[in-house]
Order: sequence, then structure tokens, then C-alpha cells
Amino acid sequence: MLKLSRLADYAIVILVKLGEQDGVVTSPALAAITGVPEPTVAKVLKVLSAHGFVLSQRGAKGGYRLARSLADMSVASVIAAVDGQIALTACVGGRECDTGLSCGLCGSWDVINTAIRSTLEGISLESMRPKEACFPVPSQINTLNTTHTVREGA
Amino acid sequence: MLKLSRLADYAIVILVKLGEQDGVVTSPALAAITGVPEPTVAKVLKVLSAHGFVLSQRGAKGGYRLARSLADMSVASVIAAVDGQIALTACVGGRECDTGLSCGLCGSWDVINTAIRSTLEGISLESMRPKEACFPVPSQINTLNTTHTVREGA
DNA sequence: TAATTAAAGACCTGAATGGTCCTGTTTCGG
DNA sequence: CCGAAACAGGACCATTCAGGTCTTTAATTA
Repeated sequence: MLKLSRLADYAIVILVKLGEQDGVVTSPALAAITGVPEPTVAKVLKVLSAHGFVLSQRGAKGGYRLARSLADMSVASVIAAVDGQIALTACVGGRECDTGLSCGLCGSWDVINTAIRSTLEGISLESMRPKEACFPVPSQINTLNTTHTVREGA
Repeated sequence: MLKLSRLADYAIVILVKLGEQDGVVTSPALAAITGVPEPTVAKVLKVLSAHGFVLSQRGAKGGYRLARSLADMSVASVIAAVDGQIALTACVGGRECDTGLSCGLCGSWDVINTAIRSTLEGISLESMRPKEACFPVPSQINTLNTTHTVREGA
């Protein structure tokens, strides 16, 4: 467990990919680049826009671009924006465990949460950029520039 | 997000509480102590037993006791036992992102996962034991020794 | 032998995430 | 001036999975 939500996963991928483009990029274009379904990309971008990670330009020839550099975005901030506060248990504030009166561990969780949070804050999106392709890239990848991503097998 | 599952939460609480008892303790007794529903306590204990965190004794006068000291149990190991491998995304091994061919971030996730894992491995259950009651304890807490935990308000 | 308790697994339920769609608003181009 | 393109902001549905319950079996003790 401790699995990251898929939306947060998408958000990080989208931001990194967006950072590699120049000019504004439309959500359909980002969908083609990332392989994520277009409505989902649009949804994620809306959230990211609301939290100031990307700047949006409406109307024809509109699209999105990064609001600041990838180096200035931490993994923690993106996750928090998409999924809410990073917390490893319901018993966050030291109050009101849902296990009733007898939990007795209340304060201890904050230690864990703080440790996790600072760990993720220390990782920037810039450091998520791969230096090389991590597995063999098929030739179909070139079709991205022309029309659409070919989603094979589905 | 990044919320810990409730089962893992329970497991940690149960282990800590079990460590404070002496002799074998039955699952109904632990349910009374922790306030967690008895079937759930039994379920968690079974998992913990299978992973060697507790020793079980069947039959009449049976029950559970710690297999080793709380200082020798890390938070990471308990979470991994209850919830499986600690991973922040589906794209763990560097292979086969579910976002298709164009993820391109594959290896980068492992950095995050390793960081999180080592953070949690550095925290022992011993350090989760509270030194004092963290919020005012009502007098009903005394009824624990006699019959059952009084779950108020529910 | 009978009572107690853990072991094991099947099964149901409910919440929440993931994903889609619709309508409105803004901007550019003809 | 009008229409197309693209974001904004919801509502909405569906699927998954975690959480929880129940039943049966096996072991131990009195």
C-alpha cells in the first residue's frame, strides 16, 4: 500500500512532459503525448491550473504552459494539490482517533507524516526527468507529431 | 492522499498495545483494549502471525504475544506485511507503465519509493509508544479492566 | 470428551477513486 | 459580426477495492 493515486501520477507525468514543450500546449495534444485519455488530462490540468502549477490561455489557440520551472515544483506539492494533504493515517492532528479513546498513539503519527512529507518535498520534478529512454522506444512514437497516439492493444 | 490503509493503522496500534501486556492475550481482549471491532482484530492478528510479528497459541487459554520486541519492528515492515510492498506508483520496477509507451519517467519513481521506504524503516514501533496520554482521558477508561470498552456516541 | 480459542477462507457491502460528459465562457480567425 | 476552438466548472456514473462479517475447521486444555 501507500500507493499513490493515479491522478497524482498523471499530474507528475503531465507536468514533466509539459515542461519539455515550448509554447502553449492543448490538452488533446498532451493526451497524445502522454497516452492518458483526453478527458482525464483535461481534468488534471484544471486542478493544476487552480493550484498555480500551470497557466492557462483560453479561446482559440489557447492551451497550457508551466507557471514556473520544474525545479521549483516538489513532488510533495503536486501530490498535495491533486490528492489533498499528505497523511499516513486518519489520526493526523493529534485529536480524535477513530479507534476511540484507547488508541493512545496520537502524537506519534505526526512524526511519520512529517518525515514522509519532508522526504517528498526534497524531490523536485526536475529530478524526475529521465536522462535517457528507459526502455526501447518503438518507431510508432514518431506518429505523435502527425495525428494521434496509437494506443495499441486496447 | 498517500493515506495509510486502516488495516495497517490497526496493526501498529495492536502491536504496540500487545507489547504493553504480559502473557498471552486473546483477540477479544485486544479488541476491548484497542476499541477495534473483534473480527477485524482477529483478521489483523492472523496476518501478523503469518508474517512472524506475533506468536499464536491455539486452544483454550490460547492467545497472542509478541514474537520479538517492539524495538525490533519497523513501521515499514508492519505496513509491508499488512498492505504489501510500499510503492508510490504502479510503475515500480521500471517496466510497463500503464500510461503506455510515452511515460518516460520509469526509473525516477524508484528514487521516491526508496526514500520513503528507508524513512519508514528508520522508525520502530518502540518509538511509537506514547510517553503520556495525549488528550484528557475520561474516567470510563477504567471500565476496560472489567467488561468492555464503552464506545460512546456510536 | 467437551469447551475454548486460533486458523483459514469465502463473501458481502460501501466508499472513493477514476473516468466521462455536458454546459458555459473566452478568445481568435474569417 | 459570427463561428470555431479551447479552457472552466460542474455533475454524474461505474468500477474497483478495502473493510468488515460469518462459517467451518483444527488444536489445546480441563
